[in-house]
Amino acid sequence: MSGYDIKKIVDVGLSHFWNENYGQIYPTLDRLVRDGLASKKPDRNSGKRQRFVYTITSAGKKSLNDWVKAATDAPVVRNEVLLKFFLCSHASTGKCIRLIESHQMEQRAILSEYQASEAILKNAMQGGDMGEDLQAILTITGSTPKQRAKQLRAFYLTLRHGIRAIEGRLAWCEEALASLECSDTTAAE
Amino acid sequence: MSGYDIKKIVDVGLSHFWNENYGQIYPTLDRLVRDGLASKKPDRNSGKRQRFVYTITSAGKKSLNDWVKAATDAPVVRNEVLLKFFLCSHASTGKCIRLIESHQMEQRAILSEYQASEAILKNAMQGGDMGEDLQAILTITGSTPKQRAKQLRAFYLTLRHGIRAIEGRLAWCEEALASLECSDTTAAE
DNA sequence: TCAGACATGTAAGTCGTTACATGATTCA
DNA sequence: TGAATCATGTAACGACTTACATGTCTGA
Repeated sequence: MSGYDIKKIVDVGLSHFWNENYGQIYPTLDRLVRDGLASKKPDRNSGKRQRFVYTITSAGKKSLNDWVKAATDAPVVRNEVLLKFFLCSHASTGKCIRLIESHQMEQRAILSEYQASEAILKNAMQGGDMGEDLQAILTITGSTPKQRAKQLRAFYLTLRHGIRAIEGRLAWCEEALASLECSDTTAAE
Repeated sequence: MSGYDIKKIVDVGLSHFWNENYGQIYPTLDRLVRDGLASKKPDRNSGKRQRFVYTITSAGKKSLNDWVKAATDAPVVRNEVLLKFFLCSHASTGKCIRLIESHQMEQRAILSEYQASEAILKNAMQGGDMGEDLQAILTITGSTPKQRAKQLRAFYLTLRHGIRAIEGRLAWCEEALASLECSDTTAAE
């Protein structure tokens, strides 16, 4: 596919666990071609602006396979909300509570969005109508019905991961608020 | 406290949600001093190598407070395991299953560690004995018993956040494995 | 005709990690 | 005496973001 296609798929379908920008994508695709892991072909489709379609080579497939099999190094966790919470805790309990409540509201909003996407995906998996965005990215990738079914499940399961993560955060908010509220709340500002 | 102290607290107490390295810490402390948000004082304690103790200024407190109150921008999520999973899904179901099982084992191992820390913290919060590491970092910071209790709770609650996150991931592993195993597993390699 | 999607790319700058360099003290 | 801990810092590199630059086609 093209660099533009990659960006679109990531933005529309994988945004809950990945992101990319053109400043990374195009130089990386160039590098892959230089290293013989992908090939670049011009593809002038129906009078549109010239685009370049990249195809994985057999060396690229091997490399991809090696990467998948290799151990995944532990992600660098940096949770700014928790850092704020930690740095607040020595001071005012009230500040901590407000911090968590605000975080809770944000997480609830994101959960709603994810649940809406989940409903669309569930429907699509049962052969129902899918939204325009989903339709568009499925058109870019898999062609056979079986491949499409696999892709839909992959989108669905990664989304479920995002939902589980948010549910965990919301459960923590409840727990933390309960713990903070049963301590002295007299500390001012 | 000193740059070294900061590193120690982050490594020992906040490693489940934050990390810092000296390459960031020392230049940042310098910048804070230049900006008038902290002051630097030499502190030669008991013949040890010269160390520098940094103290927050009133301008620094204001700045810190502003930062805490400001909206926290959504963290950039990049989950390599999910990316591998997604890129595998179009190919072999077996590969996906192995990927998740390996992830599951790692998460279980981390959960055990966190639960061990949780037990120590719970014990310490009830006035019991705390480990050497915890003792050491509590010595660096809070002095009054009330402040220590607050700090212990902060360590405990942020750890609970980490535990909730891992539990969520493990629940997802179960769910994903169930979904993958009930599909055709005949796909080779 | 004008906004918005399609499409590719570069440049500058920030952020973060790793490795290096240095040197004192303590304890086995 | 030699490893571990205490302690501070720099340099080089790599990853990532943001803003910019350019231009086409489509549909309201």
